[in-house]
Amino acid sequence: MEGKYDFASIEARWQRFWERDGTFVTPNPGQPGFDPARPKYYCLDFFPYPSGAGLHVGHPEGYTATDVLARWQRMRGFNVLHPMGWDAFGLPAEQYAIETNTHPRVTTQRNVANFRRQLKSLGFSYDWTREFATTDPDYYRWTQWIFAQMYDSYYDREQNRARPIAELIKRLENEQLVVRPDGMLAPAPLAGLQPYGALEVGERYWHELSIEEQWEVLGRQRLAYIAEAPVNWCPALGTVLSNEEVTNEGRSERGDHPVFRRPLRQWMLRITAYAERLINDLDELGWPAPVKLMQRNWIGRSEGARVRFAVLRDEAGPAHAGERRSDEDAAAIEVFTTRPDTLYGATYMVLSPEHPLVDLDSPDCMVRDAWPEGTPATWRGTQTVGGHATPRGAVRAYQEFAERKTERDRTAEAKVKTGVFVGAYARNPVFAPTDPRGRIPVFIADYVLMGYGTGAIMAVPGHDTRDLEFADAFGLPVVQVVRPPEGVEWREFVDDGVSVNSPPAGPSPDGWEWCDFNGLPTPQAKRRIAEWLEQHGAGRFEVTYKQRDWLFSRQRYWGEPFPIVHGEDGGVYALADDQLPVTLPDMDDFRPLALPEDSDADPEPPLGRAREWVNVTVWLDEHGRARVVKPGSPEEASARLAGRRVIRAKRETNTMPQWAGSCWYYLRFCDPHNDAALVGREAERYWMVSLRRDGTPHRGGIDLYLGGTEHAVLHLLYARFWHKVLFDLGHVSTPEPFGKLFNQGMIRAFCYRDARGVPHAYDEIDFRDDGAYLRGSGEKLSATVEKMSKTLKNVINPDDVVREVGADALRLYELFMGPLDQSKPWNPRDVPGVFRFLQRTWRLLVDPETGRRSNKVVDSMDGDEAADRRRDDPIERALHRTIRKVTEDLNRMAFNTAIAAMMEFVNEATAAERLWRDQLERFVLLLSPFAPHICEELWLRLRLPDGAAGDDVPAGWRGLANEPWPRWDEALAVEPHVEVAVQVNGKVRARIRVPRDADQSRLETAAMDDAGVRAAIEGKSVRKVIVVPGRLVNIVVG
RNA sequence: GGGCGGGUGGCGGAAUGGCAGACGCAGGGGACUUAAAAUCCCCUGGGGCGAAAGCCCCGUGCGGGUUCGAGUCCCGCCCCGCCCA
Repeated sequence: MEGKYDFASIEARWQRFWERDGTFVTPNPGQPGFDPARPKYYCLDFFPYPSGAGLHVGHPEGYTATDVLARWQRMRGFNVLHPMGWDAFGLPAEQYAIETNTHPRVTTQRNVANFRRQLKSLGFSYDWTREFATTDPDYYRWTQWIFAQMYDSYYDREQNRARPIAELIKRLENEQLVVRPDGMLAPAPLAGLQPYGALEVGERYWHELSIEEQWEVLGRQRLAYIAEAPVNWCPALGTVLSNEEVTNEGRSERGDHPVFRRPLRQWMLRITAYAERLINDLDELGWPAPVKLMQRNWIGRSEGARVRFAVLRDEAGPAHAGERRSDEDAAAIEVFTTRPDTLYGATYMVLSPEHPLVDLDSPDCMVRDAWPEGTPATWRGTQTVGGHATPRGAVRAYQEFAERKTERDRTAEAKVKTGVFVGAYARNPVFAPTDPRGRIPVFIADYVLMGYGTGAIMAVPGHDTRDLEFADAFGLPVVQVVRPPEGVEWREFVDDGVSVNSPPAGPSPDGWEWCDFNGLPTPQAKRRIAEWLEQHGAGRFEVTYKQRDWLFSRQRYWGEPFPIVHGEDGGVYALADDQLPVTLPDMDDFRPLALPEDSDADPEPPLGRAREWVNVTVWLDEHGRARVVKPGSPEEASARLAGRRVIRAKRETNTMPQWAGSCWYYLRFCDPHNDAALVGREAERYWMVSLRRDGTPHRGGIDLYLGGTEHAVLHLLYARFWHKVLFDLGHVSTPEPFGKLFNQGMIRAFCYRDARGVPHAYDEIDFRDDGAYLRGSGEKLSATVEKMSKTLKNVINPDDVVREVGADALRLYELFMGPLDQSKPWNPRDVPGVFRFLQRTWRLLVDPETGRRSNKVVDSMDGDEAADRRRDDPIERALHRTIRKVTEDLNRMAFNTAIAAMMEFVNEATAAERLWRDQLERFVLLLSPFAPHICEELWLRLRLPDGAAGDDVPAGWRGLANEPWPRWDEALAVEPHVEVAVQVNGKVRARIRVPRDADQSRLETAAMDDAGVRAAIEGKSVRKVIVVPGRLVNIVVG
C-alpha cells in the first residue's frame, strides 16, 4: 500500500478480513469460544423494512451509534450480541409486485441483497450468521407457533396472567366455573354451601351447553379470537386498512381510493387484557419519558362508573306500558362515564349509530314507529337526512349517512354535530322514577363510536364541549352541576371543580333518597356517586381503556398465513405444532380481488383463490389441534382407527399484518437456527436477562434498543404484549423485552426550490458562497430543511458518500453532526471536515512519501526515567484527558463531543515533535469504534516491526476488535494549574493562574492581589466574596 | 385545543447554576507553489475606543422573577417540530 490515506482499499481490505476471520461471530452459551464469565451486552437496531429505494443516510445514523457502542463494549470485555435482519412482509412489497408483475419474494430478495450490501459497506460489526428475514419459512413457522399459542390461551383475571385454554376447559368440565347468560364465566356455587345446581337465573354448567355454544364461550376467552369488528374496508384495494393507512379525507393513503366503515369478521388479539400491565410495567423501563407517556395515552386508562339508564316504555312505544309492572323490566342503556359526578347534569343520551339497541332488524330495537307529540323538526333529521315521517326512517337514513364517514371524521372537533332522535326516552337513575327531570331523550349521533366504551353516552352539555355543541344544535337543556374556580365561566367548564345542583334544588319526591354530594370536590363526588349507584343497582365503579383489541387479519397475499383451519363442523382449529410452517402457496396472481363499485361485497383474500391449498382434510388430535392428511392415505386410516375425528376443512385465507413478524424477532436473534423452539432456553436466559450492578435481574432484556420515534406506540406496544404472553406461558424469562430504549432524531436535508416551488436535485445546482443557483438558468434557489424524500429530490444515498470519502468518514459525520436524539440537517459541505480529521490522523502515523511509519513516532521506553518523562509529557497528559472524555461521553451516548475531543488530541499531537508509539496505539484503540477500518490499518502499521504494511494482512493477525479499551490515570488527566476567573459584581475583571487544588482562602488572597481586581474595587467596600474552587471568585462590592 | 420536545455566531453544534460560542463547516489573511489543488499557520458573535498591546459596552426567541452569579431554575408570551385530539 502507498503512503496516502487510500480509504477505498483500506475499507475493502478490513471488511474482507473481518468476514474471513469471523471477528464478529458471537458464540452462544455452550458453543466453542463462548466465555460465560463475561457479562452480556445486547444491542439492537429497530428492524428495518428493506424498501426498494435502499438506504438513505438517515438509516446509518442509528446503526453507527449502536455499532460504536457494540465495538466499545466488546473492547470492555462484554459478550456482545449485535444482529441484523429484515422485516420483509408487508404492503409496499406487495403493491410494487402488483405494479411490476413480479413475485414479492423476488423483489424482497433483491431489496434485502441491496440493503445487506449497503450495510456491509459501512463496516458494521453485525454477526451476519444470525441474519434472517420474517419471510423465511423457518422464521414465520414460529410466528405462527406463537399465534397458535395465543389461540390456545385465555386470560385468567384472578391470577392476572395468560394460561392454556385447556386448563380453563378443565375447570369448566369440573364445574368450578359456570357460564352466565351473557356468555361470560362466573365461579360456580361452592359445593356444600349451596345445594347442587343452585345457580343464578340463566347460568349453566359446561355440559349443559351445545357444542356450538361451547365454541362461542371459548371464543370469548381466547387471546386470539374471531369477532365482528368495524373496520376500514377499501374495496378498490380489496383489503381492510389500519387507521394509520386512512387519510383525513376518508380515503386510502395508497391510491386515494374510498374507504368504508363496515363490520367484518376478523381475527383479533386480546391486547386489552394486558392494558393494566402494559401501563404499570413502563415504570421500570429505561425509556425516554415521552415514549412512556405516549404509550400510556394510547392505552388511555380512565376511571369512572358504568351506569344503567332504563329505556322508558312510554306512550309512543311499541309495547304497552300496562303489560309490564315497571320501567325496570324494559331494556337499559349502559354507559361508561369518567364523570359520574355530573350525572345530575345529564339531559339527554346519545347512542352510536351502530349500537345494538338501534339495530332496526333486532327484536330489542328501541327505535319507535312514530314521533312523540311535539318532536321538533331538527330532531327528525331535517338537517342531515331530509327529515322522515317516522323515527325508524330517520334512523335508517342516518345510519347510512354515518357509515360513509371515517372514524377520524366522525370524532373531529370544531364541526357541526349531527344526529336524529330515536323517538324514545330513558330515565336518569339519580332521579326518582316519577321525577320529570329524569326523563331524557335518546339520540343517535355519529360523534359516538361503537368501538369506544359501550357505544353510548350520557350527555352533559354543561360540562362537555361536544355535548354542548350537540345540545346547541338540537335545543336541549344545559344544566350546571360543577362550579369552576373564581372567574371562570361554568358553561364548557370540563375540569375538576366543586359539585353543585347535585341533587337539584326543589321538592324531593316521596320516598326518594337523593345522592347528595353538593359542595364536594370532583374526585370525592365521583366516589360518592359510584357508591350510591352500586347500592341502588344502577351502576358501579369501573376502569376502562381507550385501547381496543388488535385487529390482526389482512386480506393480503404477502404476509404470514394463519396456522388455522375452519372445519366443516363449524370448529376453528389451530394446526398442530409439527404442521408448521404453513407456507404461502405459490401463486401467479396474488392481487386482492378489487371491487371498487361495491362496498357491500365481502372481501376475498388472494389466498382464497389457491383452491388446492385452501381445501384440506384434517384429523383432530387429543389437544384439539388439527393435522392435515391426504384423504385415503395410511395416516388417515390410522387416525380413524385411533378414534380420531377426520373432517374436511378450509385454511384461513387472511394473512397476518406486518407488525406480526417484528413482535418477537429480537428473541430469534438470540438463537436463530434453533429448529426445536422459537429460542433455546439457555440462549434466551443469557442474552435477555439483564443484570443490575448488584447481580439481580431487572425487568428489561435488551440492553439498548435504538430507533426512531415513529414506532413509539404501535410496534413497541405490540412487541411488549407478545412478550408478556410468552412470559405468562413460560417461554421467556423476563416480563419486558426492551430494558433500555433510545430514539434517534430524524436526519433531514436541504431542499432547493425555484421561484415556482419546484424542487431541484443537487446535481443540477451550482453552490456559490452566497447561495444555491440553478445550473443553466442561473436562477437563485431557496433552501429549506425538509424530510428526505424522492419528490423533494433531497435524498442522500450513503453509497455516494462512501465513494467520495469512505465509510469511516461517513460514520464519523453521522455522529459528529450533533446529539443523537435531535433531528438535524445533513449538510454535504460539512462532510469534508471529518474526512480531513481522518487524513490528519493518518499523517500523524504514516509518512505520506514512503508509506512507512512516520519518523515522528519513536519506540516506547520502559523504566523509571520513562515514567518521569511521561508525567511531564504534554501529549501524554492530553491523551489521558482524551481517554477520559471519550469514555465518559460514550457512557452518556454523546458521540459528537467524543469525536470533538479526539480532534483536539490530533491537533495537539500534530504540533508535537515526537510521539511515543504506545501513545498512538492507545489513541488508535480509542478511535477504532468510530472509524474501525482506518484504525485496523493503523494498528497493523504500528505493531509491525518495520511499520510498513504489505498488501495482505499477515497470517494469524488478530486485529484490534478484541483489544482492551485504554485506561486513563486521573492524576494525568487533570491539569496541575487552572485559570480562574475573578469577577467583580458578576463581571470578569481578571484571570488568575493557580494550582488546581488551591483552597478558598488561597484563591481569595490571590484574587485580591491582582492589580486589575484592585483597580476594579478601588474605593468600594467589599460586601461578600464567593469562591468556587477551580472555577471562579466573585467579589461583591457596594 | 391538549401533551411533549426545541429556539445559542453566516451554518451544524459546545457549555455539573460559575469565564457563552469547545469542535467542525463556511469566510478572511499568510506560508509553500510558475499556478492551482492539497497541506500548514493565524484571524473570525455584534458594536465602540486605541498606532499597538489592549480596553469598554451589548449579546443565548420576547417580557418579568429567583440568585453574589441564569443559555441553564421559576412565571407569562411568541415561533418551530412531533404526538394526541
